[in-house]
Amino acid sequence: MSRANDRVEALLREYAELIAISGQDAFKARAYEKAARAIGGHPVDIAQLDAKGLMDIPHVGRSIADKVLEYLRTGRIPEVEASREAVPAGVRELTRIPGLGPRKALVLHRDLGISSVAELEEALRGEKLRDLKGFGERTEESIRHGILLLRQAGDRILLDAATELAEEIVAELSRIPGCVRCTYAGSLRRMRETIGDLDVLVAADTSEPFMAALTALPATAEVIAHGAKKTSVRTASGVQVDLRVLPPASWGAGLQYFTGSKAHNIRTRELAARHGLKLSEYGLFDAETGENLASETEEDVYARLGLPWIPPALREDRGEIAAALRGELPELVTERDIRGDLHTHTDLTDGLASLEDMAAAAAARGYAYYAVTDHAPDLAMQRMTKEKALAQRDRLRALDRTLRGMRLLHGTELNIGPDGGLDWPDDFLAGFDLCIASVHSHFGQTREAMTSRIIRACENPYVAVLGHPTTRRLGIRPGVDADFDAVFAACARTGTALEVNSHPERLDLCDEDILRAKRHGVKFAVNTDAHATVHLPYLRYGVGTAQRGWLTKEDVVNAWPWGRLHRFLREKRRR
DNA sequence: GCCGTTTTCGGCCCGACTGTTTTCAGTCG
Repeated sequence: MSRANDRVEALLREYAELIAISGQDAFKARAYEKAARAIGGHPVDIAQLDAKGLMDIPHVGRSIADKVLEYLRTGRIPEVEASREAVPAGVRELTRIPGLGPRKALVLHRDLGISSVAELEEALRGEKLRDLKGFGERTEESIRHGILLLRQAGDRILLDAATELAEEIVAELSRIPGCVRCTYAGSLRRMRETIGDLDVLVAADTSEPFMAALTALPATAEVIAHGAKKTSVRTASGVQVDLRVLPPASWGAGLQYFTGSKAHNIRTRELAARHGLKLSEYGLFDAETGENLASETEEDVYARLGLPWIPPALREDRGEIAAALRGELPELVTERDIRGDLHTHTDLTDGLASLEDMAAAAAARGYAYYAVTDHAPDLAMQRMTKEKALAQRDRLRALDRTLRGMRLLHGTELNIGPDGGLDWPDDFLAGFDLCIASVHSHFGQTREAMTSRIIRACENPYVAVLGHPTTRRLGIRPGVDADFDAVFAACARTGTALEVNSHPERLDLCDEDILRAKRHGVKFAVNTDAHATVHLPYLRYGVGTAQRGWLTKEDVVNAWPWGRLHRFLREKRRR
């Protein structure tokens, strides 16, 4: 199962929402939110902690510690369950709609009896909302738009949740006697940014124990189909998991087939057909004789088609087969290639861990360098000042002298204002080792204004990286409207790296934007934007996204040795 | 509900934006 910290975080967040929707003290709701975030980001497994240990976590007091202990003992928190009784699940779902918060959801439920998105749509059609106090025609319109956004997110889940679930299932099935091989395939193996359902493969001579195990998993809520070759279940969180059990001799062909994508498989089968071969999940066969020519490993299958093994992240029919035939597949950047993280936060602003703890966690990952980039004053809620930044720099330099093998960099994440202005004047920016600049507000500007705003920030000689360039958040809001070809060209011209933000909710730039940007000759920085030590491993999702954008370590500045990265940073300041 | 202390209750990251209101409430980051 996932970390107890994550499960408790989800429960406390739900409780906070329920408190807010039922119209109780807003500060109480905030207290639960803060505790949820702190527990989710806490580096120690809370299952190991007693009451005192729990209360040492910031924002966790007696009351919440008791609820956590109750959860660890019984798997339940009675208060949360009681609140669920009082608020229909559909009402909570209403707050998923961007622009619709707990107060409006409460009014909708109390005055119109609305308790699902479907009922809300019905009321919208009848123009019933505009008569409610605090609502109007514009509100109706914004809710309609919000529902549209929610629908676009669909039923897909984020990469981190999918990865955790898949790894749990694979670990479980791998323990069963007779398991020759087990892994996940499908869009998760290709590291798509969101996942519709999970495909798990097992190589074994008998399938029944694996099928039975899947249906018996604690996460399984419903069995959709249960057969000898394939079993499908749905988890409590609504994710469909398909399990296929193959004879060990078909492993490679099966893995190739179930990894997809569909478009890639069509290409490979066409290629097979041109050679008088037939490719299926059981193997690559001679079309005439039916002789099995390759099936045990993916390498065998691709080789018999005259191709090198193609990394899953490239299997999207974006020219990878033609490139493979020419022997020009890119040597993709890997997680091991990344020498440092250039975008991270501490508890000086909105991070959860101290400078010392973040640096220690980074050093434990074997990084050669690591930048701390807390927010700057224009994000007013963070209350940053020059004095605080300078004090942090002193602490960081002192800490740096005690570290062996990892260089600490003092950076900042600047806010790109509506006109492209930044938080601090150039002479102060010059004191940082590196500056990231990102858009955090005013998302609704015109395309022209947004484009020139971002470009102006990139033209600042001290801005080394454009952070989460489109500012999208998956399932929450789309990216801003800007002429990104113009932005990418400006980045190439000014020597500004584009971030590939690894947070599973962002993955920004996305694969297709990376491909576009690369054609402009831009460099990239794959960063985590970590706000807690447990976020540093998000890097794998950013690297997966970079791979889907065909990036090599040549393209990624934080895959370079420090000397080269340092020259890159210096070069920009000299332009 | 948590926190800090001015040790026992008052404040809780702050500001912008939007829409509905006519001085404010809700939402967002």
